[in-house]
Amino acid sequence: MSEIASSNPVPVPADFIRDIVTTHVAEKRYPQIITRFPPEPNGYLHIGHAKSICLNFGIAREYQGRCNLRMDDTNPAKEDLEYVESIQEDVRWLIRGWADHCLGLKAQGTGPIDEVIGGRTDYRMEAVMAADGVEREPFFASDYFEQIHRYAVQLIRLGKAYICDLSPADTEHYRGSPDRPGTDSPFRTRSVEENLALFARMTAGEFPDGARTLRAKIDMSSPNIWLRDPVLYRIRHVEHHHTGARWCVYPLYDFAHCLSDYLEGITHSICTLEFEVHRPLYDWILQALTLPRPLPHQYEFARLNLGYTLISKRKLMALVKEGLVSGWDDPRLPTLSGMRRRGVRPEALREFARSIGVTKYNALTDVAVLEKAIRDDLNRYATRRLAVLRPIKVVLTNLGETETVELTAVNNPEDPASGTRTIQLTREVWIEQDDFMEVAPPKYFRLRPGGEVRLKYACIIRCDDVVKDAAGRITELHCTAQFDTRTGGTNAAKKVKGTIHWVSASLGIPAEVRLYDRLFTEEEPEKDGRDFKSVLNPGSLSVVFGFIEPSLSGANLGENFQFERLGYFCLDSDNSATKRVFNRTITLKDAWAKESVKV
RNA sequence: UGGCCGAUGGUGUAAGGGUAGCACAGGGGUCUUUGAAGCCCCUAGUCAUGGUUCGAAUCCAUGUCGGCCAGCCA
Repeated sequence: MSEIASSNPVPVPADFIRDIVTTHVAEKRYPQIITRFPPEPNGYLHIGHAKSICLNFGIAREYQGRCNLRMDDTNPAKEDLEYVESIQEDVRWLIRGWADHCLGLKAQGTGPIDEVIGGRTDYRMEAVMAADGVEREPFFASDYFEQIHRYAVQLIRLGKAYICDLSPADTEHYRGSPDRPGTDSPFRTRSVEENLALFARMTAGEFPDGARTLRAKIDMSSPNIWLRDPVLYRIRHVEHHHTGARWCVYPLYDFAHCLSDYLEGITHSICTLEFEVHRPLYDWILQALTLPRPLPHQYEFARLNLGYTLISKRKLMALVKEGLVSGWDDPRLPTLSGMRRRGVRPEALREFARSIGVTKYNALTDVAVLEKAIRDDLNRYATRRLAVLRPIKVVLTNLGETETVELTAVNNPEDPASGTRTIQLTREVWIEQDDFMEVAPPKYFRLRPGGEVRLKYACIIRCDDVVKDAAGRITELHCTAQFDTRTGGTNAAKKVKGTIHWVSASLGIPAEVRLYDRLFTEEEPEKDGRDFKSVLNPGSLSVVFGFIEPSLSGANLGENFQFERLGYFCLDSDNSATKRVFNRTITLKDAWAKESVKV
């Protein structure tokens, strides 16, 4: 099956970042291209992260480089082990069969090693690839706390950082505003010795949370706020999920990130646009330390915005915490775990990422692009099966109660190698309620009183009688089967306008099927500052009980099916031996739905 | 009213001085034992105004519009 996917030549993407990397490769600027994907373990990964993962791992694989998976875990108050685990699972899932060989991890439990360069002790974090056969784990920024702390001491010695006693509120006041310069902290001129002593006491836990900070000494009047003596270290008497109680001072993102990149030998540190204004600080820190090895550089691209979708860990967290969805892996969520549960394959997500490109323009991507990628992937890959979601009974009056007709059905017309299976036609079958209309419009190709339609893989039937109950509701349709129109039959070539799917009423298996629609009724849920909770789609989940063909009793978690004429489906994790539960990944395109609304 | 970044069909994205191309969406047709898929065709665009140039989407200037930045979050 994977041969199908790989037999289609995948165009190598080009974008402004890859252009830069291509130039650097041509210049032989680096021995190897090393990128990184550095999520903070404070939530689950979503489709926005998928764009970043595809970019970073994509570059790594295109240039025979490596992409380090790193937990950017410098804020213990918000982070959790649950997230570091889900992140690993999601990343591995997304790059599976594509960039596994580029996944940079480190040997279990290791940290940076000392390295003396030019008489000066520096530090380096080594990656270990899968081929090396050792137990591995992701990188953790928190594994570098010791080294980062030493770099902070160096900065103090250089007179480029100081301990500030300003309260958080005062720090804010002194910072000024975008159009008004800040004011120097009264603690800015402390001696190196005093700063060193104070930093040591901070680190030793002598001061309460928020009492003091370590700040870079840059320029309080800089038009760039992030150069106005940014805070580098803060006091937090909190246990860390990875380092335990070892520290009570934690570096901030700006200080930890550039140094983590440096320690790992990252060549291209790719992040989203909102960090653009941080880049001068990123460069300042690395340059201030006059580090002996090549410095990483930061490049920024626009984060993903998707129609009818909320992409923000914080807001997804709100949906989860408030019980508006069933969990981080609710199939309606754009989380990787949610989409995986829904039946989206990593191939589709990768194709989506490729097709939207990488730019610095803050775009709103049409959700149809995602849907197209999912359908294209599943069309090629998914096994075809028959299922009826909203059943109505058809009695084939010319077939005996115990008679069955054996038929051959194609498993996937897009993939001849997938072969065929045998299905049984019986006297009573289920068809879709939508596939019969008592009073049908002219362009309706399906079953109507006196009309003919083909039962997929079987034969043409004619509707002779519509049977109703006392209340006038249709209970069943009496039809005659034209067996000579079967495949290979004497009248097989007979044409009718419509072909519909069906499931044997006596052999079919009942199943619960969960149908998903977009979570929001508005393309931009938060447009004009509106609360996204006010535009939740009440119909985003509907549950139906239908019948599936017998072979589906052998379905496994992780397999994708096309229920013919309906859409793509997969087993849900709620499935059990006694209760079949399927998710609809996405519908098939429905030309009739468009046609039928035309007057 | 500070700084940084951006602007190409409805939506995205190419073209980086030389014919504005591709995808999605939309429309039409064809095929069809999935009203799917496939195949064919169509619709539709360089934010504005100046300037440089034989020639500008591309370079320059100004303007307009949009995004980001004032966490001891990332």
